[in-house]
Amino acid sequence: MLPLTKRQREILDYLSEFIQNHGYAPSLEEIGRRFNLSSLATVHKHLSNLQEKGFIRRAWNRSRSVELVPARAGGRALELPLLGFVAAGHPIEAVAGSETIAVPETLAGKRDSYVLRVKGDSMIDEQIRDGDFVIVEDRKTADNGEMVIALLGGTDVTLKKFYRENGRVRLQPANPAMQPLMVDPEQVQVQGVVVGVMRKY
Amino acid sequence: MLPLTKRQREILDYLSEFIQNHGYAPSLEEIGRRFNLSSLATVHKHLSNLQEKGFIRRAWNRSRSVELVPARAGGRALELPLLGFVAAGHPIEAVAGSETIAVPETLAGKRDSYVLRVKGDSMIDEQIRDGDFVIVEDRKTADNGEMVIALLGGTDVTLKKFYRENGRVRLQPANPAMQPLMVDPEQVQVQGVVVGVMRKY
DNA sequence: TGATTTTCGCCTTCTGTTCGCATTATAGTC
DNA sequence: GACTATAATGCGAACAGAAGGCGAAAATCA
Repeated sequence: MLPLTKRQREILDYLSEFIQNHGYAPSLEEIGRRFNLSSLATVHKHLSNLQEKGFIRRAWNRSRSVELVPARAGGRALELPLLGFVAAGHPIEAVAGSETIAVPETLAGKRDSYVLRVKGDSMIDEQIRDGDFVIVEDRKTADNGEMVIALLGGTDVTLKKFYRENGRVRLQPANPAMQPLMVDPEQVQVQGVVVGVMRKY
Repeated sequence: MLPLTKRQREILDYLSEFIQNHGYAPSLEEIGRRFNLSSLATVHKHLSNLQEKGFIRRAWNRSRSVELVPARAGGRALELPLLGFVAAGHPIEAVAGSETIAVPETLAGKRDSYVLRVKGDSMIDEQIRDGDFVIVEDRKTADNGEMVIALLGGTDVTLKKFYRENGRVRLQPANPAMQPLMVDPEQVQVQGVVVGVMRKY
């Protein structure tokens, strides 16, 4: 499939977003308005180009008949850095060099995500086992029940489930053999949230 | 594939990063600006060299038409077909259309692979939960302990662990609430072996 | 009939290609 | 080590074709 130009990518992204939000495709006029194009001919040409390159499909002369071709809509793959290992109660061990690992775009939250390899079975009840790769979205806050990479007291980094309770924070391992940790909010710092898991046999 | 010079490696890395971030390739002018090259001819020559060495592809005289050749591009994600759902004791439900999903090359088996979505918790003790994507390598035989997609009596398709025992075959769900299945080798046909798992939160 | 999509010419800007020439590497040979 | 052929890297200018854009008219669809 042929590569896109800058403008074509912008328009394709807009189509994707519009269809996602509305459930139907925008009209030529709507696309033109979005990009300040006064001529519909321009819009039409763009769509024709996108179709020729295989990114969209159109029914001839039908209103709002633009469809995204699924292979592309499914998304590309990102190359995310594999930063190291994470285990309950131990700091992250950085991996030497700058390794990366391919992750489907559908699994990665945003572009500023990274990957850690899980050591140990502290999250076994959440179906995460030793050796799994977790995709972590880099952010500083988490909602209840999300799985987080948390920094404790400035030293320990752990993988736990995150809960806010009565003004305190409960860090819950998903392993019956381990105890939950109750800490003050000031002592815990969320480094990122797990948004995906990959495992290789 | 031929070795790269230092300069060529730098440029290839830049191309890779740019395409990753923008979804389209940089223009010659943009590449030149990044490396302080005042002449587009220089950039053009670099790209020609990279193409000759097999690292990139270009459409002739097309804007931003540089593509990284998958093998060496560092990248490496395959677009595998998402065939449908699989659950213990039920046939595969085919998904309408020809959906695909991106899978890191490291997760996919060597041969033709495909992806199924897991329905139900029959493999919960193997850390596979409802909604997970399993990457299946298409082959007809399995070793003891491997997780297989098995066809039973020509009708039922299930996801189970595979064991050969005393001339018979044991199909073991990884859920204490479910019973193992003992069958004759003639009755069971291995469709594929699970080589990877992906999960999205 | 009104809302949209298609088509037609024409224009401007962006981008890739080519040509000739100069300056380092790099590797092989005497 | 000196010498040499070759590849890599670099410059600037000229050029051609692709991409992006316009307005209006024609064609379709609902």
